[in-house]
Amino acid sequence: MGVAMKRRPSSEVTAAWIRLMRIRSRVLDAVELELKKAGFPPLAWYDALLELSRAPSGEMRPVELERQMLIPQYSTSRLIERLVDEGLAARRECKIDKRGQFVEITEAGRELQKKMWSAYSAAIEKHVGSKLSDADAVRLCGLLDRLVCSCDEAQAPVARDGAPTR
Amino acid sequence: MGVAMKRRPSSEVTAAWIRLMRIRSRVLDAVELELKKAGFPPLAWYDALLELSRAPSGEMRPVELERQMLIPQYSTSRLIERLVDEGLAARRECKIDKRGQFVEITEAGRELQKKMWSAYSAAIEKHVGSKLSDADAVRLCGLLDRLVCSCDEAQAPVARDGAPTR
DNA sequence: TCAAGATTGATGCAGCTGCATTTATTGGGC
DNA sequence: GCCCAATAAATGCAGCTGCATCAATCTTGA
Repeated sequence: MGVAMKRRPSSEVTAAWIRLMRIRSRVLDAVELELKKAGFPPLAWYDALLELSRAPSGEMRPVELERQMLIPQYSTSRLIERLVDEGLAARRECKIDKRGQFVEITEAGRELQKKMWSAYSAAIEKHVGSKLSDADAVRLCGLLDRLVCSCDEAQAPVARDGAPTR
Repeated sequence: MGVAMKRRPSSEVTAAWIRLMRIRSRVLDAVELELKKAGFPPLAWYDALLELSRAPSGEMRPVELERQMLIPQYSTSRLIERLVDEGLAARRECKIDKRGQFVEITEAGRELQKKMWSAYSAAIEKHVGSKLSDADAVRLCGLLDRLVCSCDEAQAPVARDGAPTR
């Protein structure tokens, strides 16, 4: 293979890129604004609480959470710190590996997750669902999924009682 | 109309939402990483330089730039400050309105914009163009555009020698 | 067994963002 | 002309992010 990629993107591709950047911002801003107006914490908290609530006994290793959420290690560390400070999660000792720990969601954490999902899902319906038929949503998914093929080995099948964000 | 939206998003819509959030992050991260590895400043700088370079005589009012880029006022103010510090733009007095000013792109700024577009467009082609046919890109645009109808009155027709990001 | 390297999680620092406020100037109504 | 609201831009502060690094512990291999 040569050193440089000389092909330039077509105007169609460039337009798609611009839309992807712009529209995601608009929609996310709109959704986050609604959650904020309702007095809820940032979406990242929701994502973490959702992951924890789905874990077998409501607890996970930080490393595991980090891999699920696809965010950097220090970011996970500080997110957990905030959740613990707010009483939404608690640290548990990890007996099998003394470097590590377990993080367990609290009852308050589970309640917040559910309340947030109520507002969050309403916002998704308002800003996405009401503008796209299910068939179009499927098409959009398909097109977007093609953009990550052969690069990541993502996971996240679907959501039952909540949707992870990032 | 009633107070609350009771409809919940379908699983198709939720899946589309998740993809939109996730995949945009992946693709943007990949593109930004390439620019960073090539030693370029953040994409926001590119966007500003592109806007300035397209303006009639290479100069704009900060307010105008703000409206074009759809970023908050303070953000524009500080972005301009950094561009000026780096010699990529210069402040000009605004005689007709002494509250305001003009910001003019410098020759160095124009050169940087062009060099960045070279790397940037290669990255778009690599991470988007190579994975989507032009027809699919058009379909993706169409689906995304529906998400902002009746809310924003966006602009940005197409790009000739560069693509704005946000 | 023990040293070298890998892994887990925390943290100091610099830079960026949002929010609120401040300063300067303009324009409109009376 | 004068006062007051609106607009243009800057900035202090708090919080968040990324980067680099650290300390503690685990694992591996000679």
